[in-house]
Amino acid sequence: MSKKIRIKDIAKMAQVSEGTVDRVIHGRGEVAEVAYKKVMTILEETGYKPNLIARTLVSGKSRTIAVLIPDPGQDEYWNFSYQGAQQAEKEWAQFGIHIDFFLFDLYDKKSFPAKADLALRSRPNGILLAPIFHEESATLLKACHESAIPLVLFNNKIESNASFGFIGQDLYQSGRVGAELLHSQPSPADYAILHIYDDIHNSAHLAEKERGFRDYFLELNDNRINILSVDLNLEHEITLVKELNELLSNPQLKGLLVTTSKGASVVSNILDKNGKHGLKLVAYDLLKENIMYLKKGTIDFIINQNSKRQAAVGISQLVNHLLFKKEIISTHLFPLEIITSQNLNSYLMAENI
Amino acid sequence: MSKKIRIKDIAKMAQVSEGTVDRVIHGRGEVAEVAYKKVMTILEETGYKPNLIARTLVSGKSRTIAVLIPDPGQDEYWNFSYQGAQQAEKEWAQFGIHIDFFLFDLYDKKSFPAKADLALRSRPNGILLAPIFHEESATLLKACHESAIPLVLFNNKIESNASFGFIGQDLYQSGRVGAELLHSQPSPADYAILHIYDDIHNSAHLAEKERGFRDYFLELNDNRINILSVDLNLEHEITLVKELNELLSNPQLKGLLVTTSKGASVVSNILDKNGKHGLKLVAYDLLKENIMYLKKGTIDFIINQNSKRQAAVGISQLVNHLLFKKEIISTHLFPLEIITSQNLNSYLMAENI
DNA sequence: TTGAAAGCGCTAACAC
DNA sequence: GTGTTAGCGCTTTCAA
Repeated sequence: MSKKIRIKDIAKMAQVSEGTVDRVIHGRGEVAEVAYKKVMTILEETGYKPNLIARTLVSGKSRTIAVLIPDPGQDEYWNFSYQGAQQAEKEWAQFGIHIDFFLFDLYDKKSFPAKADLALRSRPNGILLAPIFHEESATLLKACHESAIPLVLFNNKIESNASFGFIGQDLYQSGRVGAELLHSQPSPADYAILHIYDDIHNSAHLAEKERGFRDYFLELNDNRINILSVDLNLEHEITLVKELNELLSNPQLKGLLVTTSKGASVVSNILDKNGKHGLKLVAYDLLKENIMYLKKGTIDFIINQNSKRQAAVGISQLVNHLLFKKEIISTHLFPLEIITSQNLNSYLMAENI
Repeated sequence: MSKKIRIKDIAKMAQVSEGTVDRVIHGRGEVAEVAYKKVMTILEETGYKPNLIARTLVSGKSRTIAVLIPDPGQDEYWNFSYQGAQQAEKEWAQFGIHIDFFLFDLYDKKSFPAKADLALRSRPNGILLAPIFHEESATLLKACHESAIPLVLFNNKIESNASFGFIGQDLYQSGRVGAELLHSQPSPADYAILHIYDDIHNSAHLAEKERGFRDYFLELNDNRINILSVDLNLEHEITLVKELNELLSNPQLKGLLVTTSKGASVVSNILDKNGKHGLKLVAYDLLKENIMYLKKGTIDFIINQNSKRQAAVGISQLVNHLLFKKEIISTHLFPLEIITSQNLNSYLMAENI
């Protein structure tokens, strides 16, 4: 077995110095035509692969990644992302990776540009962004593109001609999964999709889920199945409860998909008091309350978006790019994890490894 | 911000040489009490973290991991493990990691010791083992223990006082998940657990699943629920089909868990011809046929053991141990993934990243 | 246009 | 016991 060939070996074979080989490899000119060709040929013949460890060591400055996400203190869901990024930082600290967090206000679009600006000014080697504010994020994307700062988005995608990596889930398909999980009862039946939000910026996000949800049932071609869609605002508690009670008192209602992670607990709370009567409930994400209601049986299934791992994978992608020159995968779709009371623990345990 | 402290810095602070610091860090003795304490204190005070890049570079010999699994050509399931290991090898190749495969005959216990011996003789730096032959594997465990070769088992666990890492799933809980997924219909109802094997060595494996399956229903405390358990041998096709037809003709049968990955297609085939009549079917693993029947709707849920990732994670653990001195996690339980026709694709895509 | 040489941070062999 | 030093493979500077 031939062992790994080094620059030194190439140099010897081409009868030039290591310096010349290096210049050829990096195409930074200053090399005579003949020498260039000779080295090039040998490089290809031998299939030379640089030792990335050595390469990284020599250019061993520490690299910084800026993470732009909502304040984790404001929201349990975003706290997962925060944890994921922190976990990744720990993992990569040994490789000289450092993370700077730029936390913006989830409920205040205007807080974003300032933070984005700060992040840019810190001249990071890479950026991980949760682009929940579309227009505001677009500006940042452009800036990254111009400064050639590698960028990874996660959780939601936004349209842009700038290049970046994306990590998230197929929301349309996610809606279909929700529909499928509910569709256990014989028709006639009503199925509802419920958007309970406390902000409005992710309406596109929710619309995608709804599209999947509707399509699934449409394709069944069963006109005794009826789809309801309800939008409610978490902050208007009185109308919220009233409308929910009305919805839930429909005896035909056999299944309910709550598209926002926070919304499910409100519904569960009511069902818990008034009884479920065979209604199936599907929620999103492993928030504490959702877990509680899943264990209790009020929630039947949870679709897990795993924002913790999304963030961690985002960091890993950036690091692998910065350190090891690996390409950033343009779209990395996460599996649509289905959580039940019986496999819940296996997920909770696996998350902490 | 203080930049990273190096061994050199520590040495200066402790007024000793770099060599001494290194000796302290690696606890390989030959250091005076006073010097040891002094260095130790500074190490802790400064929170020194070695530069793994440099460490990896210097000990840059290639390391070999021996992978002992059944011949991937014999079995689709084991082919996943093979792929997982290969994928991991690619990922770690840059770090000088090499994998040697030692493939044994899945249907011939006696093929194992010879392969195990070969593996040992190759003096690998670590071993990844699928210990499907219990007694035969025990011998290998002992040998590894004596030669201090790091060892990771995956897929099944075996009892031994040798130390090793284990990667797999909680089979008991897996049986419970299967039960839960079937338990959608009102009682009275029969639920069956079906073991269709073509070899006998993993009976303990299957018994665990059955225990979970039974416990789930027992805890419901519903005496109108009846549990059936059937063992069948894939090779006796005539009795197999006869017994299956008998089982499936039971009108009370509402759910069926097939515990072996290969078994489900036989059942699906029959159901496909004769009709399902509301029977729910849960299978294991993303074999081609299982995927087909899942898409068709014959199989309702698949519990995924993800042996591809199990193998990949096993390799990663060994590499992290060899290269970065990370401890091998003694038990790494994988999530019990639930696959349906709607989230199937998201899993298939995620696997190939 | 090229070669020689000095490191990056860490390890291990060797000399004192 | 302890210090010194020669690398690991690659990059980059500097002199030729």
